[in-house]
Amino acid sequence: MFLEFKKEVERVLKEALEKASYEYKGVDLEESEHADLASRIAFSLARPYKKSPAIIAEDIVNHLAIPVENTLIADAVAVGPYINFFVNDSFLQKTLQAITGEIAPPEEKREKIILEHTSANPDGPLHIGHLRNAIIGDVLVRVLKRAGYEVETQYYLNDMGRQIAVVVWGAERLAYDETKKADHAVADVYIAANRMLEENSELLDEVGELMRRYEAGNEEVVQKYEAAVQKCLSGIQTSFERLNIQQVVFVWESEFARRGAVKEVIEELKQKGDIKREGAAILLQLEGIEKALVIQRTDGTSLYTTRDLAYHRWKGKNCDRVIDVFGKDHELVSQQLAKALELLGVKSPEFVIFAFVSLPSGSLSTRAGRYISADELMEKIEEQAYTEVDKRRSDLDESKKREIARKVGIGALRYDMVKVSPDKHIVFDFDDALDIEKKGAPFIQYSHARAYSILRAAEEKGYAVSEDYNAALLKEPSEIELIRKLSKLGNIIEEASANLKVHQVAKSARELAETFNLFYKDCPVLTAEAELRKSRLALVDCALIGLRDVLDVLGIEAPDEM
RNA sequence: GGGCCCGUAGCGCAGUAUGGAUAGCGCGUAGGCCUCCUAAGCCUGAGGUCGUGGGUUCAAAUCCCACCGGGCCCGCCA
Repeated sequence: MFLEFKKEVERVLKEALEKASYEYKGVDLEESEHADLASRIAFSLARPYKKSPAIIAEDIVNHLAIPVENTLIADAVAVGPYINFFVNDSFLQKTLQAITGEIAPPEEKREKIILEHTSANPDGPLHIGHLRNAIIGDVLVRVLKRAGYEVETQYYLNDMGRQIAVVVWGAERLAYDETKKADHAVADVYIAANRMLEENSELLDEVGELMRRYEAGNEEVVQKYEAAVQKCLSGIQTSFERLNIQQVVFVWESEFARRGAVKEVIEELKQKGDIKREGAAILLQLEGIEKALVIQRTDGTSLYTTRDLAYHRWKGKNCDRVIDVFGKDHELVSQQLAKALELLGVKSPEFVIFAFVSLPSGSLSTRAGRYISADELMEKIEEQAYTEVDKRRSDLDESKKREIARKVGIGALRYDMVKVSPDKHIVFDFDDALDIEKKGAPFIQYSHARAYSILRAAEEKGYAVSEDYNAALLKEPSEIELIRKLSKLGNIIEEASANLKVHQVAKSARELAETFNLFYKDCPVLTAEAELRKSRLALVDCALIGLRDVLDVLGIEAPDEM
């Protein structure tokens, strides 16, 4: 509803500006603590018209014609240089009526987007760095879908790199520990194999031999590669499910190699690009990037970046927008990718780059075994959540407590990852991550549980939520504030999808919960007089829907009690 | 050395795209609130040279320049 209000304010303001004969560029509207919407336009008119901003603001307000009926605006006043607009009762009423299910049901279909996230190498379990990628990506997918886009989520599976050769080589000497989760068993072998190779460098030839046989299409080797990748992948999928990551399509890198797409890309770049040769190696000089990009090795084999190029060319041809969620370490690669795609005449991706997650002891490395796995973290955080639930709700049975602990634990983890701007480098501290009592997600989930409990109690007393209520009775500041916040949910999705900034959604979710808590404290529902009770019940119902929905955008489950 | 990013209260952050109303929030800290729908809540304090120095502007955390501190990256790894 807020968007409609904003549009009307814009229209009315423009009419007034014309009537008062001001020439203007924009109407300069902002959300404000002093009003529902405020305009700063008087500042920019002050210089050309040689009058003080306050006088201009006053003048504009005098020319304002707020419609008498069928309007969302209650009033507009000049406060110094600012013009403050306020919503009316019908705005509040319409906001509540409009909340029936999901945020801003997308009326028109927008473009198709292929969004890539995580794409971790299948040489071990997801670690906390991948977690940041996966969760930012997943929330972005949810936001874009709500904004009306058709989104396909892809995970690019690097199934032909050197690290898979090392896993295959290692698996021939060391057995997988079948008692372990598959991806962890793969990591054990990978780490042990790397150690053996470090200690005994002549063994490296054997890995090289494996790689040559793979490239040559040796069936036995190809099959071993696939088996290793598949094994690891099954473990990663399990982690995704536990994390509540929405469905992703795994795209196998080797597909593109087999289809000949990589060769096509090299040929095309040779024709269109600024090519340098060093022996059999082929280098591509890209405009504005100092370092040339190697697109073919001296031994004639392809590189990751070239294969990635083939993949991106395919993506670009199969959708309207390509979005990649990449780590900061891939920033240069992403620029090269974009330039090379430009050469190929394919649309370039939009990048969401997030800064690194490191441990107090330094950077993460799967190869060195220096990482904290997503599974370990989920395990511990759910356990921590369980002790918190148990502390408060010893009345609940075991399975219920476990269920709440799972929702709270995973929720806290997801919120933690998404609440910070992707630009910020994170030093992961285990104790801090586990300190979920005061964390964002449980706070929001708790508000939801409180709303639910009011409705549950109301039902027991025979007070049904009905459409038949008088919104005009909701006059308490905390009631109005809650409705205002609810009215902005659609706007929040719209902005987050336009900016590809998911941490703003996390912040808004928290603010909505905060506002609900104030209402909860100030406005008794069940003991209120009958008509007011009906209105408040309707408001609680709307808040419940809003809270659940905004949590869902964050991929966080909403417990009915906690 | 070069490119990109970060620097805001003891700690962790929002605000910077589009400069404007007393710079917000969480944790921690000092204190207060459960005869009343769940206290994982609410309220009141203390705590700030917005890294430093210049510049632009009526107005700078926000824009420009330089510097300091930290991170990531810099041709045949992925």
